[in-house]
Amino acid sequence: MSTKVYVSAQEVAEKAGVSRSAVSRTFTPGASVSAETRRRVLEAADALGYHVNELARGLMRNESGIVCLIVSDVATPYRAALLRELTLQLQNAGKVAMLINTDRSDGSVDRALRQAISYRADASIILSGLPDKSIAQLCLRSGQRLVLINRDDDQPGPLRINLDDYEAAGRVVTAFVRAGCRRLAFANSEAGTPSLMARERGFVAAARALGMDVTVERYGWTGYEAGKVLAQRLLTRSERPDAVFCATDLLACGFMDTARHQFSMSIPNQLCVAGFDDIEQASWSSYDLTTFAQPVSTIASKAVEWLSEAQPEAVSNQEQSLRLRAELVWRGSIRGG
Amino acid sequence: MSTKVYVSAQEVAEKAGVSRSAVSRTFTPGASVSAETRRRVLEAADALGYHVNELARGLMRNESGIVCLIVSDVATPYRAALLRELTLQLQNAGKVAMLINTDRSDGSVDRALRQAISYRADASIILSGLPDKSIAQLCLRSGQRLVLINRDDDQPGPLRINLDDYEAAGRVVTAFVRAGCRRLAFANSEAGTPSLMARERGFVAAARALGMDVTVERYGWTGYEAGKVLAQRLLTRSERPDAVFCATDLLACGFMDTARHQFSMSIPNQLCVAGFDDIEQASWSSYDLTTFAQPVSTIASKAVEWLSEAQPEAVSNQEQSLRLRAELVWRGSIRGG
DNA sequence: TTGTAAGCGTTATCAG
DNA sequence: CTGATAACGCTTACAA
Repeated sequence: MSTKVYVSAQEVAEKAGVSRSAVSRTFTPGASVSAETRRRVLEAADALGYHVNELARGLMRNESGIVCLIVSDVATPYRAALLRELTLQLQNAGKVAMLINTDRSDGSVDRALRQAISYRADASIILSGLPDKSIAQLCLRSGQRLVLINRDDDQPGPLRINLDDYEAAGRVVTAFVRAGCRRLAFANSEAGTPSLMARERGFVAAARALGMDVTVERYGWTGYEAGKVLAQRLLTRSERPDAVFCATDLLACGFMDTARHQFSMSIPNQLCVAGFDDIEQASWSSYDLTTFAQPVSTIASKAVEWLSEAQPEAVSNQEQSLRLRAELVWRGSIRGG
Repeated sequence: MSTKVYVSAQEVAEKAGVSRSAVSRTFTPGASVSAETRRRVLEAADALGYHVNELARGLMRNESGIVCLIVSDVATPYRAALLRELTLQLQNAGKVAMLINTDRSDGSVDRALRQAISYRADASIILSGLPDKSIAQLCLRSGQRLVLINRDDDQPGPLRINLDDYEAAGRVVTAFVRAGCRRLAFANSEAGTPSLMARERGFVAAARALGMDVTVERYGWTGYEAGKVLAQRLLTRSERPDAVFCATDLLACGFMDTARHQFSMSIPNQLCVAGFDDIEQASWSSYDLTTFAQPVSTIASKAVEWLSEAQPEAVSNQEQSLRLRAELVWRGSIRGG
């Protein structure tokens, strides 16, 4: 029988010659134990290889320390970066991340939240998709905190963290115009998420305000391949755009590659390009893309901070919404800088 | 008091007019409940928003359903891809992934494993770093399964999944020679992990076998920036290499960008390049990189499969090691194809 | 098939 | 500061 399973506080207590409460207190921050008892407990625990059973602790405290990260497209650069930041900061806050991938099948956000409930997660952070109202309410009623990142949703209760997509998009128009561009285009995916659409609307509106028209093209999913197709479509038009704002850096990469290798266009001389997200590849010298930085670190810290706050009731009644500014990172894909 | 917390099996039992064991059995696959009882329980559970408490269940069954993923550099393309595959397949197997980021601070793999023990994880999959023998043994003794992916380690117990790095590297030499290259170089990071070093050794050995020498350069961490520096160093030598094998795609991307933009070299005409990992960017037309594909899907399925196997004792005694073949993906960065 | 009762490993309460 | 004792929500013999 190799499966001796785990050692319990009971065993540690016996070995240390104290009660099991003493053991418990030794591992509870801020409990009162004499230095001597503590020492003996710690010694016995170490010798036996004891580790507090967080399952049992969570059961008692009704607080598991688990935070669910609900996300699709984990392998995508922006998502992965956000994930890294979140796990790191959660760990710093003494929490542990449970990762739920919602790639396949729809309605899986709801399944993910049920999972979160089952594991009595202290909170769930949703990076993709949107939960059904009823299940979200169930989470909140159960005392679980909810954070929505870049998902527009109006139900009260969750903390919503969003960017100023609309305004940011407007700033690109200014940059393009300053670079002397006149024929603007917007390359979007068909995903139609609120942030993507806000960027489109903001860009179009700002251009209109300056009396300019925008050619809008939408295709596929928000990735490199879609960017190639979008370039194909936009650059074969009778009037080629001389500036294109891609809703996403990944789209921009695909777009630039096609513009250069297939249409032999020079960037930024013949075509100015801007993106959004500031993924790592945007800084690679093949792209050197001017783009908006997602403040991933701030997003993560705001989320974790809010989760760690004490006041549960006070908070849940007022509207909790954070609007973060996306900073433009100037690189070489727009003339002038 | 908004925190009504969670609804328990007790409450469901009362509402359904049955015992709490009946409720338990209804949610235990393969337990004997009459259709009628089941119906009433399910109805009550649904009305109340009941979800089995996995913490309590795990406590009883001594099986939490949690699998820890211990990983650093999560945002890196290859790691992120592996992560996606693992979470997906774990979920399919009815497990849930707990993500532990070991980016900061050393010895954090050990901390991560302690975490895994605390949450009574059924298994831990280690993608980065190596655990201390003693803590690894503690995991195994506690009945926790351990999987090491691409980490060479010889302690018995864990399942080790590795690639044929050494042999694969040899195949690159053949490809380079066939392309007419004569001055071979190997660009490595200073990380010195077993897989990285195996690629280096395999490449050098295969070249030697053909009577060729290899210029080896090592620098920094396994990322894009290091690739740039390596190019800087290798391409300013008196005798420029005409073929370089980069230990990693990320290194290769940095290398290619510098070779082209700073040294105005044409790939593959003046310089052939190969990489390893087959990250998404390798297929982007700016790189079009010939590289070895990490069989992430196979890695994940082998790992999950092994975790889900029944026989715990039989397995833990015999050497468990899997050697997977890295397939060469031919693209345009080597002449000839 | 069903209910009763005994745990699982903790923490919290309350005397001492 | 310490040690009993009662929960926490669940599963699982065991008996009915």
